Amino acid sequence: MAQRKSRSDRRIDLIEAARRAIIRHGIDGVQLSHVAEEAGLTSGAVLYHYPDLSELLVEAQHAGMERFYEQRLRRLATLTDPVEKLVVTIRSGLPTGSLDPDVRLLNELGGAAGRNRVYGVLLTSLYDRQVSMYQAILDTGAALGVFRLSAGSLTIARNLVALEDAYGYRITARHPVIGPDEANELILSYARAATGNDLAH
Amino acid sequence: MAQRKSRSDRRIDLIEAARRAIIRHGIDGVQLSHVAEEAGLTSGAVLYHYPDLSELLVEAQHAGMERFYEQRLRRLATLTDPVEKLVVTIRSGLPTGSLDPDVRLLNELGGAAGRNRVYGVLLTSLYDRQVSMYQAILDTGAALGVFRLSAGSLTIARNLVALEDAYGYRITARHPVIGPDEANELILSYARAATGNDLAH
DNA sequence: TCCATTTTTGAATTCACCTTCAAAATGACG
DNA sequence: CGTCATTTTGAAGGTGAATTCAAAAATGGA
Repeated sequence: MAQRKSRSDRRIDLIEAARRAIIRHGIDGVQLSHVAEEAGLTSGAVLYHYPDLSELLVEAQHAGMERFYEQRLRRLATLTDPVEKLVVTIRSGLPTGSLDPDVRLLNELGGAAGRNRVYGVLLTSLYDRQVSMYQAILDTGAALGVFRLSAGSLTIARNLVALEDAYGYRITARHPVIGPDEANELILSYARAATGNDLAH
Repeated sequence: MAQRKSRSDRRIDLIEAARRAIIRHGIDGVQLSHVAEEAGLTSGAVLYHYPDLSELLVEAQHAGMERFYEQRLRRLATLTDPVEKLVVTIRSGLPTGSLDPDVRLLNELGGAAGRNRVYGVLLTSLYDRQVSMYQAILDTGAALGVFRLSAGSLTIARNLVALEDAYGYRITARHPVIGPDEANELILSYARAATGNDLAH
């Protein structure tokens, strides 16, 4: 029998297992048995903790999103220079490669968000928070006179997050030319035009 | 019995039915019976024409993509002024609303493209062709002295398509603030900065 | 150590979908 | 109008996954 664990530990395990299963089989293709296999348990054990698979999937998506966002915030908190903040934040929004699990998980939501309200709300809320994050960086830089914004900070922030999202899709779809470095440079090109700063540091 | 049709007519029907079924149930959630229902046939009849459902799904995605792209090209062909071309093309890349079937279909590919090579190739080729489309507009405008590009036309074109993609996701996910008009304005903001033209016509 | 409780298993059942196929319906063509 | 090839149906069979549940195993506490 699989090692027994406390209720909360097991739920965390299952959320992780569900995350991997979603990446492997797609949000509409995951099966109870996939999650069980990833967790090293039987289907019955999964069902004992989550009688409804769809609830587990939502929790897994939610946890993945929060982790992604928190990671970016933590990275950001170590910096003070607005230029450096902007450069580092752009990079941290891109997948490390075509297999990056965090971005692959988020990408699974793209289509489902149009069909499923819960996923739509989750994805929208992540987008808005990332926009706020960029907006704070832009406003700070503008206040310090480092940035001369070509448009409102909200507009620029929305576009920056949008570009990250889109290149995340391109990279996980294995575009033969656009990888993490190329995407980074493309977004920086916009960021330079929008901030009037050459963003070298 | 459902009206009998010629082989090629029926295949076109089935591709349309599959398109609707994908939008309704997701690319990984579609079932033979969903397609049959959309087509007004039984599962057996669908199988008679497409013994392998996944082939039909690929054809449906392919057809949807081609239609989307051809539509944009046709719209573009009616214009000569680079400014107008750019403005109209940006608009034609956005969904008309959160239910826009063409964009919802494309969005279904986002996640699957990371798992399925065929879908990855399809999506990548659409992206590249749209980039070329924009690049031609930008190069023409620059040659005529109407645009003063802030970066290489390839860079700007890639970013424009990326922005369209991303806002397509936001809109179909029913972002409470970002609708077609707002997204259009956001992309125009970038296009103005990138072309040095206020894009009023 | 033993007991009570919680967790997990594994087998049985049910359900839903895919697949196959014989028979029926349809339409083209002589 | 009759024949024939094509298309469609509908039922039967097979497969695999979800669900249920009694029994077994693991754990913590007395």
